[in-house]
Amino acid sequence: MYDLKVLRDNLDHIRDALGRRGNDVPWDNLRALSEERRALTTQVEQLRRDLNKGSEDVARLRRAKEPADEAMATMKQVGDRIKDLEGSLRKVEEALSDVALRIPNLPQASVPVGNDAAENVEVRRWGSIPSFSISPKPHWEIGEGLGILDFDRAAKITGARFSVMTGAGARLERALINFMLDTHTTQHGYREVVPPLMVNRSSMTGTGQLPKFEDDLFRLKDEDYFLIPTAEVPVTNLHREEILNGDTLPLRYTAYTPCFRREAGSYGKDTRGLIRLHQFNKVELVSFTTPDRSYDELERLTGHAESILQNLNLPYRVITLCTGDMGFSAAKTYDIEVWLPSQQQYREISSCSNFESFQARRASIKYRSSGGGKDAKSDFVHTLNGSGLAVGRSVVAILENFQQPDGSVEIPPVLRTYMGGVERITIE
RNA sequence: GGAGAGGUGGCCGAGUGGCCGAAGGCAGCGGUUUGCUAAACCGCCGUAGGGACAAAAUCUCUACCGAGGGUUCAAAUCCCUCCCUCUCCGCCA
Repeated sequence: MYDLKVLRDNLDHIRDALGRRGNDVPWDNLRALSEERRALTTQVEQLRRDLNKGSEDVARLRRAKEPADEAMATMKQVGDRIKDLEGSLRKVEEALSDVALRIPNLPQASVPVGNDAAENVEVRRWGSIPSFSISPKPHWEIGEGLGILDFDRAAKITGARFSVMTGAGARLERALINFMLDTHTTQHGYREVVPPLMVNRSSMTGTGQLPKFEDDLFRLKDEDYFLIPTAEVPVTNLHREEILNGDTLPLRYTAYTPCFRREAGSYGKDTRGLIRLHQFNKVELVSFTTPDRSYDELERLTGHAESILQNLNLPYRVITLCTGDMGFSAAKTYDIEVWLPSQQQYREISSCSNFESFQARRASIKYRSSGGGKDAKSDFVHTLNGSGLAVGRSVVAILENFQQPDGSVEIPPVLRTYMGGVERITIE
């Protein structure tokens, strides 16, 4: 979301800077609405001024016991005119904000320009890719072979793109959640949060899912609530419409939540296994910082997510998303991709973004420094978040990377205490 | 779900139709006084949108007393709808 005045004064500049990202923004319409709003606002305010003056006159006349009928009749007309214009103004403002809320964020200067994922830029790699004597199996075969994943029953209970985990599989999922949360809270300084899994329309608008991406969300039938697609939504909205004490920044939160996504438009992609589900677990990292420190924070947060993979000894790489592949709200995004032997490629397991003030403006999240009365002006915070990590995909990576010739799977040492001492998942 | 009571500035709290953007207090900021601390005293102290100015400072207008409508010349105040909080009852993990 942009400041409307900034948007109006820099319309061409913003349109050019967005490039392809702004293709479906009706720029001419936006310009017209913006001008119309200003004209109507000026008119209404002048009439209001007249009305306020006139009403005071009426009050004065009545106190003086003088007739006020004429003044009242005149003001009645002014009032009707205002009501009329305000109706038009309301319509214009609604149309304007609907358009403005659909304009994506501006990419930061360091983001590589590109059209799609092919033009993302690799930043670094970590770990060594495992070699296998026989060709590595995909995780669903491993999981079903071990009796810890059951997609048939998931389809029976609900439908496609759901999973059932049982036994050691369920335990592994829980172990990963606990390991991630413990690491982030005790070593990286995040505060743990258990937020609502359903949120209202304002929260979804605050973080940028609405109004543009309603089709991607699950919505309740009887309440205007949505199932969260990521913990980013409730956790960022913790501080919606708040002015934070600048001395307390950065505020860092971590939350484990299930996430719910319609996955509209991804038919046929990753139809098997745990990669793309309507419901999956994720541990999320969220940070609120001052503008001058937000890019340092992005590096730090990405490093926190990476440390989980390092502890699990899973090979990965970090890429910078190009302008064409970035999400709607982000100014800069690093994706962390883990190696999947069965696919012989890196697949996304975390996405870490700096939203700068984009979400903060939508959600009205500000900060004020306590020192000095004169520079105590409030300003929008910068918000960031990243997966630390997607839990289901972590299970995928563990099953595939640590699979053994006999069909068993070795558990990474850091998880063993969380697994009740189990070192290896074998067929039961 | 039923009955009732409420939602006012960073916080507390007064205000039932007109010089109310809103008393008073607390907190905060600046200053005076003071050997220091404390206290006392004085002043400042919300957000947003227009306009004036090249811009900043500043000036000015408008809006905002949970949200949205309505009545009225005029609404924090009256009416309607919705949201939220609290109390009691019911139900429930």
